[in-house]
Amino acid sequence: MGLGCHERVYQVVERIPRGRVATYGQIAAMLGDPRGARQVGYALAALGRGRPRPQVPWHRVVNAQGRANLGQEQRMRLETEGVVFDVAGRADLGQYGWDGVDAR
DNA sequence: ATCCTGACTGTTC
DNA sequence: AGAACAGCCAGGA
Repeated sequence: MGLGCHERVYQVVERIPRGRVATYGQIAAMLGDPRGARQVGYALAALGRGRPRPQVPWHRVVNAQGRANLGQEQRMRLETEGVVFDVAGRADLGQYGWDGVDAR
């Protein structure tokens, strides 16, 4: 993953359908780097560090446990799209998890 | 080139 | 179920 790895991450995230979520590790795997989950998070972190990319639905990216650790805004946005969180604050990946295909 | 940091993850207490 | 640990790798200083 050399230069431009951020762009590749953004392109995958942009493909996540509305109302679904994907995990960092899942996205990394799609990019061909099963161990690049952290880099995916790093790439998305760059968004809020001075990289305007309003088109990228960063809120649809959650951790491997279906938890939205980025504050209330992420959770609110997801709930607006129909994603339901359980009492533990986790989304059911089996139901809302994106399998990489636009149509389920 | 080297060191430090971090929107992660799986394993193990 | 929750917390600590250790790999992981790309950027920035």
